[in-house]
Amino acid sequence: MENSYEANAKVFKALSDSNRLMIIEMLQSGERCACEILGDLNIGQSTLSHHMKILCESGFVECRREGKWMYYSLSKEGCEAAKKLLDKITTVKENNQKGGCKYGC
Amino acid sequence: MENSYEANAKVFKALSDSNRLMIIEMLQSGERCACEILGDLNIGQSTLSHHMKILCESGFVECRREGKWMYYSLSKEGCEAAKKLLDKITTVKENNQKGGCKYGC
DNA sequence: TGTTCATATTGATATTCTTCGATATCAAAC
DNA sequence: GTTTGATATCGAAGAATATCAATATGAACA
Repeated sequence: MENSYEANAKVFKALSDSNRLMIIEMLQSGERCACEILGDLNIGQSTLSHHMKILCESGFVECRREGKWMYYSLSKEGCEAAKKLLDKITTVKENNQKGGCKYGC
Repeated sequence: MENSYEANAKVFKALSDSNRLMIIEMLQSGERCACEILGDLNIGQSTLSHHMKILCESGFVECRREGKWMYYSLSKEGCEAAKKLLDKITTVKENNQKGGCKYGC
């Protein structure tokens, strides 16, 4: 089974590729169909499909089929969840017992 | 030269490994020395050094040398910057001209 | 100065990821 | 039903990453 660290890592891994960041940026101005995204990026069709799958599975993006076309948009919930996650993992806890290192340093 | 997409991708790439997420979690409760982190993870010393380098270079972690020991802690500024970045790239823009796809779909 | 100990770097290997071309699926239109 | 067009999946190649063992560096201390 996958632990929570791996699951969280997967969320950020979705953002760790420049092509996927470009796709997300395109979606900031609204829903886009796959062919339009493909036209703006310098990648092949199967590569785009792969990236869209990662973005959808990580929750950042939602997809909708309309006939033979696929439309993609940013998921408000998914993006919020990622922000909450980032906030959670980077918050310094206050009751912070400096206890000293058990290895003596 | 590296474009901003690559630079941003690098930030999230730092969070895309479960060992690094575990390290960050340890640092949430305060500064830790390398040997202590090493004792809690199931990785070799050179591997830890590699991960710490990535965490420091991405801005999430600050380091401080004290004699032969290295101490690591979460960087408030670095974490804030990452949160701002995530917020920026996932915000849906309002003046959102749905214009229709130029490819006819 | 030489030894010891903690950490960093190097070089090698296994794994994972990105990308592509080819093919499969799926929906519309004929 | 067959064809056409859009997207998904498959299989392979190359690049990037995680990891380790070995070695180098750097700091304290004898």
